[in-house]
Amino acid sequence: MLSKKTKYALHALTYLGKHKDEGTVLIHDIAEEYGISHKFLENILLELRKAGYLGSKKGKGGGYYLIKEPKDIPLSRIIRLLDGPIALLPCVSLNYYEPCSECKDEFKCGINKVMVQVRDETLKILENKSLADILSGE
Amino acid sequence: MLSKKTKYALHALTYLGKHKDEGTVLIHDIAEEYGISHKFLENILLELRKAGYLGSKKGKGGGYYLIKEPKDIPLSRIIRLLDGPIALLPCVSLNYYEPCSECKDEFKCGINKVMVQVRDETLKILENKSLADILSGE
DNA sequence: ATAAACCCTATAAAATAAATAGGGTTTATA
DNA sequence: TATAAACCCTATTTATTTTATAGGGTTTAT
Repeated sequence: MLSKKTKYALHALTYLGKHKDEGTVLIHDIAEEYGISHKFLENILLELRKAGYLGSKKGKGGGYYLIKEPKDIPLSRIIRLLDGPIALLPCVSLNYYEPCSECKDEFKCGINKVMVQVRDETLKILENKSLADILSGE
Repeated sequence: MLSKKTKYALHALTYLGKHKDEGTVLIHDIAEEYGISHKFLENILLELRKAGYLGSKKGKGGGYYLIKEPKDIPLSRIIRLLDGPIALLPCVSLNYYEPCSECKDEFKCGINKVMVQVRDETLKILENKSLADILSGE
């Protein structure tokens, strides 16, 4: 399951996508719309901005706005950013690899081999779904 | 990511699959093979037995053994048993459904719609990989 | 009888996720 | 130029979940 952080990030991106022609959007408005803690959401938006998905304007009249096209924001990226690995085991993660301590030889491990396949097929799904798909369903 | 519980369950099932013609297998032997705590593994094997994947024999000379064909043990079942939902959000889980508190109308939620698709495609992958696939990779 | 081995429930420890706190900086505007 | 609005940043606390341990109970071959 996704963490609440990632779920809230998706909600925020959706909201920003729906209001992309209205200039900046306040954290406050997003937080209120979904009943999310203002401060918790603030941290999430900060991460999304640092990762290059959002822009922000400081000071009075400021706020956040999308700086990428919804079609260029795949689920896989958002999940990795906020939740970490998509792979089911550390030993098959492309971005967060770690060996499994109980495994003598990764290349002789049947679990490893199957999980590589699962990872590749799962990734295909998550790379092909983007914020644009979410927006077109609203 | 899978919990260690699920990962250990897969190791145990793999071990039992490899030794299926040798009668019962001791918890101790599996725990030693993978460096897993005996007691932690015991709980896992207990769950697998209660769920109908393993049989056990009590008393001296007892142990565990597979009572299903490896091809009839899909990853999806093991993951659901030990880790819970496969869906990425509670609102799209088939077996562990819960509404999202922040969502006014699930049927108008673009995230929900996309996640239903992700769930179905992911499930297809995990239902089509079984212990047999793991064993053939060892 | 005895020791080996699984059975079962409860609890503790560790790790992670979720939320909160509190002040800092920037900027439009009166 | 004072003010208030709004984002910026780091640290800490709280809650939840995961991982591991504890301790005895029951069954069974020898």
